[in-house]
Amino acid sequence: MTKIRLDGAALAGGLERVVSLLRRLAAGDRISLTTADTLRTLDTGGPCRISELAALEGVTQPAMTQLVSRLEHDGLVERRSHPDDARVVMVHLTAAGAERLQARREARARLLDELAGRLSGDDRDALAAALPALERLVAAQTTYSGSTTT
Amino acid sequence: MTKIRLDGAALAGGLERVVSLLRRLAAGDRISLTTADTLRTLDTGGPCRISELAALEGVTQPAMTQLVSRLEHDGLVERRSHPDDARVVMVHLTAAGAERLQARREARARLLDELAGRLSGDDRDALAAALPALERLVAAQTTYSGSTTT
DNA sequence: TATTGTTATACTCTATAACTATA
DNA sequence: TATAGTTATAGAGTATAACAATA
Repeated sequence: MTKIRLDGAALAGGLERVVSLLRRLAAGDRISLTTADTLRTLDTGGPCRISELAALEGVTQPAMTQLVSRLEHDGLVERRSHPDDARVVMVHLTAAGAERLQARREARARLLDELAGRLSGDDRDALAAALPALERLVAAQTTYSGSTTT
Repeated sequence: MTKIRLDGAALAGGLERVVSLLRRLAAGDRISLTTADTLRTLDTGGPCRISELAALEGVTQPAMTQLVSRLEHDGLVERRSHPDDARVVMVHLTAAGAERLQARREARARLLDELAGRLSGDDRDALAAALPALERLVAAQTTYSGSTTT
C-alpha cells in the first residue's frame, strides 16, 4: 500500500493520541484505567495471583491487594486459594465482573463505531487491517517483559 | 487487503490493549497520564486557558489549576495573562516542557521500535498505513465533543 | 449577575515499611 | 530463611463547595 517504513516515533505519537482519545471517551466512567485493565487481564489471561497482577499493572503488591479487595467487595472478582501453595491467592473474575467489562466494551464500541462512521472507507479498511498487527505488537511486549528497566 | 468490515467492538478491544501496552511501557515513568497528555495538548494545540484544558482532559477546573501549578513549579509551563480578558489565564508550554515531552516520546519510540522489530514486514506496513487513519479518528472525536453525555 | 480561576476540605488511590503465615 | 500476601501510615491527585476578581 504505502512505501513508508514504520517509524517508532510516528507510532508512539499515534498511540499517544489513542490514549488521549480513550481517556476522553472514558471520562464519564467511574472505573479507573488500572481497575479496567486488571479486569481485562483476568478476562483474557484467566485467574492470576496477586503478585503477578501487581507486576503486570505496574503497581506494588499492597496496592494490588487493596484493588482486589475493592473489586471483591463490589463482587467483580473472587479470592480463591491455590491448591498446591497455601500462601498464594488466586484472583478469579466473577460473572458480574465479566458483565461489567462487557458493558464497558460495548459502550466504547458504540462510540468508536460512531467515530469510525465519519472516516472514509479507505481509512476504515486501514484500521481494520492494522488490528491484527496491533495485537501482535502487544503480544511482543508481553513476551518481552523482564528487562524493562528505564 | 482484507474484506473485513471495521467493527467498533474489535477496534475497542484493540485500542484497549494499546492502552494497556503503553501503561506498562510507561510504568517506570514519574509522570502521570493526565500530566503527559496536558503537555501534549499544549504542544500540539498551543497555549490554552485553564478551563479549556480541564475540559479537554476530563478533570475539574480546580484539579487543572493544581496540575498547572505543579507544572509551573517544575518549570514545564508558564502562566500568562490574556490580553483582552484579565480573568483568563493562558497556559504556555516552556522550552523545558517541550524538551521533557520530547524525551518521553523518544524513550517510547525506542521501545516501540524494538517491539515493531519483532513483527513481520506485513504487520509493520499495516501499522504504518493505519496511522493517518488513527489520526483522523482522533480528530473526529475532537470535533465531536459536546454531547458526550454517558 | 455571569464567568474565570483559586482556596479549603474530604476522599480515593498508591507507595514504603512493618507484620503474619506458609514453604 | 525466603516467599505471598496483608496491615499501617503517609503522600499525591482529584472532586465538591465556597470564595475573589473581572466582565
